[in-house]
Amino acid sequence: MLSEQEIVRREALAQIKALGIEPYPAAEYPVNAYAADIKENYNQAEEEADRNYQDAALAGRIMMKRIMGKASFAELQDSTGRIQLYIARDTICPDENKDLYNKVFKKLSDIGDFIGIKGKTFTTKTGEISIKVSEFTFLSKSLRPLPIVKEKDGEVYDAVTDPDFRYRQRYADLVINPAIRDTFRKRTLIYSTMRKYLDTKGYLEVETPILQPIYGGAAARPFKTHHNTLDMTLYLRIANELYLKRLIVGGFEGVYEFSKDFRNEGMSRFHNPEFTQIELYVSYKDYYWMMDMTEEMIEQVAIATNGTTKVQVGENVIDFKRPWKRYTMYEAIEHFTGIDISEMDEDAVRETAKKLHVPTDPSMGRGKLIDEIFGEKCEAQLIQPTFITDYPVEMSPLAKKHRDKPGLVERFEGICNGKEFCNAFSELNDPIDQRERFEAQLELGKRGDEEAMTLDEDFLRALEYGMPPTVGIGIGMDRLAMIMTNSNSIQDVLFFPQMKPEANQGKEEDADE
RNA sequence: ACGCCUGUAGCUCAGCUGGUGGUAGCACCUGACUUUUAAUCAGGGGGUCGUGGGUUCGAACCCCACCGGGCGUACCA
Repeated sequence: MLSEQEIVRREALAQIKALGIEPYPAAEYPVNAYAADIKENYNQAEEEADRNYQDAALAGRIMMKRIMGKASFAELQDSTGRIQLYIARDTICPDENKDLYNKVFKKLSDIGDFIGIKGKTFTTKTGEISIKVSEFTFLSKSLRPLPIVKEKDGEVYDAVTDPDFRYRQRYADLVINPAIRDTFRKRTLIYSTMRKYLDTKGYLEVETPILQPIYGGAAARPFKTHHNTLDMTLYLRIANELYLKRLIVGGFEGVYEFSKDFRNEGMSRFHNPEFTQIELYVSYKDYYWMMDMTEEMIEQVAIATNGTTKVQVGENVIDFKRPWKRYTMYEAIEHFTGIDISEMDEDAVRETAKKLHVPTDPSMGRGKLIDEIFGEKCEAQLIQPTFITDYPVEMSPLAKKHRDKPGLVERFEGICNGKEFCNAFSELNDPIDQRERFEAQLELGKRGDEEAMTLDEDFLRALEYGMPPTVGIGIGMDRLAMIMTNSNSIQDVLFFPQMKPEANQGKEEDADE
């Protein structure tokens, strides 16, 4: 069923065609100016001829019409912003035939239509820089009405806030809430800042398989698929760690990849089934070096996206200025609970967890219990960027044992705004130790841990050829983007977040036929 | 997955203790208007009150189930 407004627009389309006007022309429209540039640079002085925009040609959507008889105003929204158009009947229709104004503009053009206009820039008597239109061309007729958002003095009226609408119809959201484009521009700026930083250091951006016969590199449940020709099960990667390490074995000194990873787990405002990490591996370095590098790189990201190291996130101002705080995991737990668990055995840690009202279950080993205590009692309180170091070995089957703290690995996580956003370690490169760790994981799997890692023989073969000492890091790009853009939900930093299927999609499609 | 909140026109929202769905604003249609800017003025159309049951003389409102959405919790990045 078409709404009244949709029927009206289809009728307008038919009338446009009946007037011999092509509503979807093929030819290039020669744009020579943009709304934001004109507003910023317009200068009517004679000697500023290059900045007076007297032959401006713009293209964009009509976003507002104010019809006033023989002259009207409209707002044109292009990729840079909006500018007011002044459309006088006798200017666009110098001859006897006033159809272009009376019919085409006043009746047949709608909010949302793409048009091209040519005209002279001037300032109205109320001081608004506007274009006096001399030519008006349909570029694309819009058949579906956009919700209209109005604004005055910075206050927005009738803003479309329905998240369902915004996420499902992001294309419309971007049109009517153009401020969100900034969020996505910033997201891209985060990528380009990091890419520039890493390229300058000489590291190689690479691509590795998304379809993997054995998923590894993290603890998570995968999406499973099937390749017909090879008749084999393939998994969508949950991480790319093991492939990047193979490239370190192959002799690259530094490799990185912005990688879409896939985890078949719950969704929340911090989780989307597909998400992006950057993983970076550098040989001959250790996790101390990586902490320094991470601070420097993320500080640059903050400055690039916010102009300063200080970023407003919710109610907090987070300062990414180096150096960040560093706690070992034991120190962090002692700091927030007053209890030193570093010397405790598994039973004592379990008792401590119970005393702190941290939920436990019998399958948890000492490492998992410590991780739970940290997650419950410490993580949410770490607002400013902080490195937590030296994790229990049980939790980190790919990390190198600590050079002088038994039972721990050389690992750190970066925490910010109460959430982990990166995870790094001095990589385990002892192939015999690595095999034992994988075997321990297999044991955990037998005990019912669905996220236990599987044993990857090919990866072990690579390690046996020899991998240099290497440090690696994974940074959650979506989480980083949330922080840098002050977004409360991962859905706000993904153009097309995963959604449940639309309830009446089938019906709608039938109606469209 | 569980708990709490929520669903009224294309959008934003009123709707009292259950008594005929709102003269609501924007959008849309008709008309007026050559410097307006949330344009204004006069008129008009538009609804399966998320869906299906139940209670009741009577349900947008109360009850149940289902379907969307939000926020927490859990798993995790």
